[in-house]
Amino acid sequence: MKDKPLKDFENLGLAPILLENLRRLGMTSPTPIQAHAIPSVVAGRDLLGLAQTGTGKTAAFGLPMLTRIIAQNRRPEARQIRALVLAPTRELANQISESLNAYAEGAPVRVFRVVGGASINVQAQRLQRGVDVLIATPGRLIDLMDRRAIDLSQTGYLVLDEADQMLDIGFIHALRRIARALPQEDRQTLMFSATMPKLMNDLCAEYLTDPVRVEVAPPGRAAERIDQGVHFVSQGDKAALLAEYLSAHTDEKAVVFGRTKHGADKLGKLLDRWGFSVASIHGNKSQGQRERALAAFRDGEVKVLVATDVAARGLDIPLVEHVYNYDLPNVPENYVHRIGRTARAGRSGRAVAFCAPAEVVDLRAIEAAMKSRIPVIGGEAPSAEVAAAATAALRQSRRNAQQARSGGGPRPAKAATPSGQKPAKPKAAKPARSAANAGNGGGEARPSRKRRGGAARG
DNA sequence: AAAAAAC
Repeated sequence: MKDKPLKDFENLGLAPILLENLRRLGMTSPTPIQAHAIPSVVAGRDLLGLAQTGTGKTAAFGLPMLTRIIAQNRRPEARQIRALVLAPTRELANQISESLNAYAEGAPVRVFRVVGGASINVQAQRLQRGVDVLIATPGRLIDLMDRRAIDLSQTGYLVLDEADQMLDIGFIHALRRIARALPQEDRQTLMFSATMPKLMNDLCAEYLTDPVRVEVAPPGRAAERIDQGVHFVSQGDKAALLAEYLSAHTDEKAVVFGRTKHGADKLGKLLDRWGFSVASIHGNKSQGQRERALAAFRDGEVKVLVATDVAARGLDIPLVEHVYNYDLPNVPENYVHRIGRTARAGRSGRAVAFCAPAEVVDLRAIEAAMKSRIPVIGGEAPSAEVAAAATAALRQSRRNAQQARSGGGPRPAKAATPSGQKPAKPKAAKPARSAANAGNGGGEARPSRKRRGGAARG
């Protein structure tokens, strides 16, 4: 079977109504992961799918699962659901829900999605009537379980998308609780992951029974169609450098990744002031803002999307030409996920990483994880001494910030200062705040083309 | 150390 990939969906054992819908959607031939996964899942096997996003994962689990549910033809009772799909972000859950709804149109299957940021009562009411396929983010699902709005005891299918992200602390506890509420015996479990860290083996052993393993591309390797490069630059010169890159391709779409919510927000506002067509998305924005930003970017209304790692995984946005790693990710695997936002559906793309001296250590970790070097396309790598000093300085400043936060609460009365005012410094040598260093206040000018030189060399 | 996911 593996030597002879199937040319169309006809002989994979899918329900006729799904085949009709696939024709209508213009999906003619299965992708490799679909061709290999669908027959096994239709046959009831557990599955471990190792695949990058954009390889057709959603249809690979969705079509055979819907086929089995249609064939069983059993209505769920109140609050019961028959299949559960878990995703790590709300946007990913939305995307999966839209795809499954399209595949299942006209079929006697009810697909529903529950995520945070929307009324829980409306969702609970809908669950009261029973649901066939539920797509959920872990936080909201736990909330619904606590309210006894959902009954997972008859749920025969569990799908974990982006399972490697479910290993994160905070997710893993939720996942364990959810998995305990499902049947342990008569359950088919499907797991998908782009990377295979060691802990994933434990998760597989815990939840999969004699799984079929389908691997469509070496995990952890960046897609070959992505033209990658790294540009060494001082932290302070990053914004101006980004503006130069963006100005060279103003009619093309770009995703810019930052490390923190605050940083991404600030950068989005700065680019907006500089006249770029930009939207930003991160976890501190309301769900409405997140969805509007994504929609505007998807439609091409805005050309630049500034994001945190909330958008690193799985999101399928057509025609993204550029990915900028404005800050390098601190989880090396996320580099591969981030650059995977470009070069989708057979197209090519370009990924530029900005690397400040303090990030050289992150860069090397990424290269080690990918087992390949990223070509240098600009700037000059700082010496080992400069990089080490910058890394140490950054760690120290983060420790200080951490201390300031934890010490910011109620403090002993001793040495109290008027609120909002800093205690006087021992050496009052700091010059008065001048217009030149007054920060990113208001009428900041677009940076000149000529960058300030040599800041990275220390 | 940060982001995500719940109010």
